[in-house]
Amino acid sequence: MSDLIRVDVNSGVPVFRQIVEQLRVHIASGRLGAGDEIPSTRMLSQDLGVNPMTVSKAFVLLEEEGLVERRPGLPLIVRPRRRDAADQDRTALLEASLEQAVQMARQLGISTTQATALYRRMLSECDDG
Amino acid sequence: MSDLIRVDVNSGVPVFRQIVEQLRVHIASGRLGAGDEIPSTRMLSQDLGVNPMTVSKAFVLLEEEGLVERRPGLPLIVRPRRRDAADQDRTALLEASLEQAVQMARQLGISTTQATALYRRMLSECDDG
DNA sequence: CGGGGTGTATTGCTTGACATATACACCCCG
DNA sequence: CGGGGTGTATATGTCAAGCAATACACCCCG
Repeated sequence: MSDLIRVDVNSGVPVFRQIVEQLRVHIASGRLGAGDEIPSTRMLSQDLGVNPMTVSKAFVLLEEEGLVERRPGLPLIVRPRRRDAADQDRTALLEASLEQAVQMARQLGISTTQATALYRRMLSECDDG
Repeated sequence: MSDLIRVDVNSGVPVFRQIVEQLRVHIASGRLGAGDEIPSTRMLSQDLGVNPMTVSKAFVLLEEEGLVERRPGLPLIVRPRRRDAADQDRTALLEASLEQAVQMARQLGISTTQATALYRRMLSECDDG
């Protein structure tokens, strides 16, 4: 339905961690805004074909990060976030994602110019498709 | 010694996979050239503090990729590689490394310009440090 | 207050990937 | 041919992930 989350059981990455990471991105991007309700554990577990407890485990981690609010008996909601903090989150996420690409370019001896050009090209191509 | 490989047992990524990935990069970058002998399983396992079989498993995978040659009773050697193929490998490795950063920028709604600028800055800063 | 919704603690169990320990086959070289 | 090097097949151990079932606490709403 919501198509909010997709998990790959065979990716080697634990499912609960995939859920955490994807929700984290959705919150940072604004697709999930303050006060929005997150689909229930039973809903998600059915959609994804995993155990409800697996989803719950992801929720606990998100709450420890301060991104969502757990209220007994009620669905999880996204916590409000200051504009500047949200911007920092977005940058931090992209930075983390680029970190390994930086080291890779260095180890391969690829110049900053070439690496940057490749990244820009990939971003552009992604627009079309 | 060789400082060719470093593994982090607590990274969550399987050790044998870390070895494969790092050797793959070293071969693509030219740090390991055609005919070069790869440190023995016992050497590497001692350096890294892991089991020889863990190293061996990495070797098998590299052989399946066609990057090294296994010879019974003899050390592994790097297989010769055509120049253009090597160049393709380097680009492919960097592309694979950038792939997730592309999707991340898209999902976060960060523009191509901004994302590219961030990558360039990170690459530059890496030069100093 | 009762029914149906929410999230979760608990327990036990299965599974599979990962790492390990042991033993073996092979090669080179003196 | 024998010792010390190579890689590795086989079996064993181990641990986190996931599944399942149960039970609980809470909330909303009629």
